[in-house]
Amino acid sequence: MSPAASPRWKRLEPDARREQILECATRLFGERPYAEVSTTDIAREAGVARGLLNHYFGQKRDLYLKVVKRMLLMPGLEESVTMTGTLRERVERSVEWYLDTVATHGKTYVAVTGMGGIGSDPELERIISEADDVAAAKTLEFLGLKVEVGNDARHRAMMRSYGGLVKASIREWIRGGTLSREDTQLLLSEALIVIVRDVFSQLAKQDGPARGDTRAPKTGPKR
Amino acid sequence: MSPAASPRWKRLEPDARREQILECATRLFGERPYAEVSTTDIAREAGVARGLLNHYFGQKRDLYLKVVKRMLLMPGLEESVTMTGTLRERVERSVEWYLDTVATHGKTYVAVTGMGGIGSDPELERIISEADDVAAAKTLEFLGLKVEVGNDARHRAMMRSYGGLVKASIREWIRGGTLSREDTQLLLSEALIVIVRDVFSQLAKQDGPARGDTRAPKTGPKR
DNA sequence: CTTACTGTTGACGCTGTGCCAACAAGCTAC
DNA sequence: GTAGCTTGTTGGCACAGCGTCAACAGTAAG
Repeated sequence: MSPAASPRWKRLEPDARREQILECATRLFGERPYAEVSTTDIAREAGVARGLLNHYFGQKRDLYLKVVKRMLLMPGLEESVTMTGTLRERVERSVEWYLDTVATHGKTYVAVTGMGGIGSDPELERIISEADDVAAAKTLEFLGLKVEVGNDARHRAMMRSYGGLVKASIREWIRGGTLSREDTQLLLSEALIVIVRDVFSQLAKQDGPARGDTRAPKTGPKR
Repeated sequence: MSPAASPRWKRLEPDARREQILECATRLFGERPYAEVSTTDIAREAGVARGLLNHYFGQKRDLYLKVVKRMLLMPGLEESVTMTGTLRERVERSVEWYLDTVATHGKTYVAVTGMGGIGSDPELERIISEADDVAAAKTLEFLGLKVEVGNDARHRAMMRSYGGLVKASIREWIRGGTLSREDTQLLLSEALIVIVRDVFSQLAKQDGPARGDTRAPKTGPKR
């Protein structure tokens, strides 16, 4: 018969294989916590040898970071939302848009943003923080609050903090259903308004006095 | 000389030993992420055989959960804070108190509350969620907002969401120092005020209309 | 068909964890 | 003091998961 009856495995372009593995990994990491997903599981799911994961992604942790990175790349805020009207209107529109995009990602978004999965990993935090930062900057820009460059760093820090409220309330909404979508939207809108309207202005006012000894404590009592 | 020259190890009461191990584990888990802390490390730190950890706490995960539980048991809010004065005064006092207690715990608190450490573990989430719930209920009670029992569930859900803002801003303060303590206090106070004053009232108003089809989406597109 | 390139495999070694039988610290009875 | 007993503690075994790497095989070019 034919000499090469049937190849035991198929040879793919690196990009295609990488993509396929990434897809399987994304699905599994969405279903179970990080530690519960073994590289063997991912390899089996992709119909591939375990060693290939290391070949393409290095460590298991790196693969996970790739998954998170991709998950946090959300469609841009700038398009599809008009930035006209009062502050309240703009705020409500942007919150609404954000909830829409999150709704499409569903539980996977919650699983990734929530307890991350890998633990308090510096690299992972950097990625998430970076994504939060981008979201914060975009929100500020969208709301037309990018003028006072002097306070920009603190403004963004506060917007990242606001991101914590966003994630937590979304978790209440998606997971337990303890908040309806309207509740979530109301909460997020009001909070965002008060931040950009009241907090930012008070920030500018208090900017004069010394801020030297208001730093964070070191690390708490040693024992 | 004395027949029993020097015992190679000391025999402790189970509670004492448990306490000692828990203390060492708490310190280590505060310094490094969960996966980076081996049970061997903890055992060495406590000057104890590794097997003893399993004897007292079962799995490594269980030990970690114990650590988290203890970390989240903070001194009661009720004492040491008087609940008189205007809403703003009460809010500012409670926020201040909370920041004080967190400051003593420092980085360990952040490490534990932040990305948990273990990954999206159901048990861990239950613990954290429970602690958040207690904090939320206490805050509501302290602010004298425990009257409308009809909305109590939603109020608490919103207070848990507020907890997300609290943690995120505290992280900005403790970790990067991107927010000063004053900034954090300002942000948290204003947000809390607007929630209990404005959001809750709007919640009561919208309570009439049907809220049936405002549930969370299922789980997003399958692939 | 032959050859070379490289995507892919499978096995090896290492680390970390859970388990458990043996050991010994220290109290009690004599 | 010493023999005996209780039980806190140890150390080694077995196993699972991960990273590495040399060898293998599909596949396109000559």
